[in-house]
Amino acid sequence: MKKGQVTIKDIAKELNISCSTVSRALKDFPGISPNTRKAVKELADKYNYRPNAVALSLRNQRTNVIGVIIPETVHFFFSTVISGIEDEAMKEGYNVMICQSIESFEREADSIDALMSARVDGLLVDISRETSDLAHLQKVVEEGVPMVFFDRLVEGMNAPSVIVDDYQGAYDAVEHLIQQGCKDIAHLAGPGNLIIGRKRIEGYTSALEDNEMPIKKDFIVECRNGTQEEAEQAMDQLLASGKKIDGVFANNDMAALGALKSIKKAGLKIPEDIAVIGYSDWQFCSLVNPSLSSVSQPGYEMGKEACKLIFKEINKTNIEKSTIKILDTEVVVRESSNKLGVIQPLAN
Amino acid sequence: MKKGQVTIKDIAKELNISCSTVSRALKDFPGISPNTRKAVKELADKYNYRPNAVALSLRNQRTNVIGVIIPETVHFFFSTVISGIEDEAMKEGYNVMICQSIESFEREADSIDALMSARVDGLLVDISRETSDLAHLQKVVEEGVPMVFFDRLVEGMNAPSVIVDDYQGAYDAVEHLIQQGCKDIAHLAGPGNLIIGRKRIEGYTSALEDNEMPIKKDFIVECRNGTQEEAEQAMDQLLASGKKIDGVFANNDMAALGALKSIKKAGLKIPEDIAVIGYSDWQFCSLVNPSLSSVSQPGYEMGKEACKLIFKEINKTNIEKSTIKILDTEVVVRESSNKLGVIQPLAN
DNA sequence: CTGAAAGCGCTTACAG
DNA sequence: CTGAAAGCGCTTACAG
Repeated sequence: MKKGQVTIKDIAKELNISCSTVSRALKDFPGISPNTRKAVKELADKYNYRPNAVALSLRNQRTNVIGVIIPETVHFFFSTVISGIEDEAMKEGYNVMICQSIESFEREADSIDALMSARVDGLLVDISRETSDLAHLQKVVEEGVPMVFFDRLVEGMNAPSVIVDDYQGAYDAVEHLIQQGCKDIAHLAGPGNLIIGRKRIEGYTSALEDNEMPIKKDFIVECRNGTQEEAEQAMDQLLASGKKIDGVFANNDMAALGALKSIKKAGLKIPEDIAVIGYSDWQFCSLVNPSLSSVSQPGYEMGKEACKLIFKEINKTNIEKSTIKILDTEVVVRESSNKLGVIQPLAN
Repeated sequence: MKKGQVTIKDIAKELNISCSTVSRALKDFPGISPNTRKAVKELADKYNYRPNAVALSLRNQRTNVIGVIIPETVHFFFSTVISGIEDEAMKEGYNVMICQSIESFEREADSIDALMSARVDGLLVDISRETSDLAHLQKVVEEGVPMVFFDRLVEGMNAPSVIVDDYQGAYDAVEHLIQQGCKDIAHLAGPGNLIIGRKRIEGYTSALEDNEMPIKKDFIVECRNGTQEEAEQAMDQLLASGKKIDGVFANNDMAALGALKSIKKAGLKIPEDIAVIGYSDWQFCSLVNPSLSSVSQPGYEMGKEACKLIFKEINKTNIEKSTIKILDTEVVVRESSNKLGVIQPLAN
């Protein structure tokens, strides 16, 4: 027996019939004698025949592979997205090719090229932070390859997106603090140049307005790099300023953790004196002390939805290119904001 | 202009020359007139020609894709491995196809089939927990497709592996506790049926022996499912038993966290009364209070090494099939075991 | 310097 | 019921 995987040709030769017949027998085509069919199938089984997907791709002009561009696989949120993509793709008989941009424009462009060369049937992209020139993506659209953006919204590109409702997530978080009885809520905000950061500030502001609570500019503190230390310092200053504060909504979980530290250091009780809620719902939220309330983002679902959209595109289902699918966030209440002691179903 | 990506044929037609010439011009073959070369390249550029990797794969009998089977992408350790694989593969001009087995034998077998159908040049596999029948992997070997195991050792298979030295990791952790002055060290062990769990028990035992410390059977407590709660209870019992304990080596970080809780509950100080060290070095280790010492596993490096091994196999470099590459772990000292107050370089 | 032909593995319209 | 031929996109030995 020759090495390597067996082909239709090998089977045809051994059985002294043509490739066409083998191909048809394998696919249970009508008009194949039961005997040949049986002989072919037995041999295919014996030699463990597997159709060569490469040859099929070339012939069908369709690879059944979708390409994914993502900043990093090691971040929890991204890995849940990938998981959702994998599951949905597998269900549809698709394979997935993943490239990490590690937030580099150059690497993103290279990856797009590699994936286009591989003739993926569609592209799912979470654009890198560094990317502002969109030419490489524009080409994808021009060449008619289906593309869907996820996570980070890209403007001015003729392709659908699936994103998370950052405004609503922030709104809900603040609304939750208010329901718990907080009156003076500070916001540790993200850098002002990112859309998501601005959306969350808007959500914070709207929630206060809707509850007829004053918006104080000095209660919104920008944390540029989102580290724990930075947030801890920011919180230290807020507390030292003598302002009355009984709630904190942090733009991310790390910052919330910094706030937790600062508040504990000041000898105040969480959540009794100050309630805290973060954003993203990292895995560690349930492990720290006190456990941290947070706004969870549906990464897995986002992956699935992006995949579903791309399949629609691939199958030419009529789909509005400007579709923006917005997924809901969820407030996960843990000790750090649970003033009322309401029992919360185990959210993990 | 026709839709879809441009082919050599399109360029040939437009220039009224043959495909062969276009192909050669594109590749700077000698014996092509400068004029044709220039014309071809300009057109290729204009139409953004990208070689069709599918056609190339079919012709070259090599896809430049490697397949990866991994239990889950959402676990931090696994995602670092994937990251290592991606980086190394990209460096060599390879793409990566990832399938998650989610610890299911059936899904693993299906994924192997899909990847073999796709004619990946090599397979990197972290076997599922459920897998005991190895027939699907045996076939891969028989069909001559290069395969490398990583993370979990698979016995009786003719393929190289790259794993982590669990014995040494455990040994080092216990040795570290001893150096910090611990005399009575308990071990929250993993389930006895897993090789890694047994290796770590051996490491624990050897370290004690080499330091002429007694090995007490009742200081080794099995934690079946490795949850925080389970470990907390186990630790509660150990403390309640009145045994003198001043150090704990936990088989995993979650268990260590449980131990931390239990010890705090008992009003004992960490690390002064009891020092604690975990295993795996999850991201949360530096975030909990006190921050948790742990044994870090080189996931990224493991991915790179596995990739390097598979490339050697693919390129038929002489490589011993029984190669087992063993990677070193590292003890990362944080507050939970730092009795001597030695300053530790920031490890992250 | 350039082209026609064959082949990678598969499918399918066409012919018998 | 079965086979020969063409074609997916590319490369390369062979011929000129």
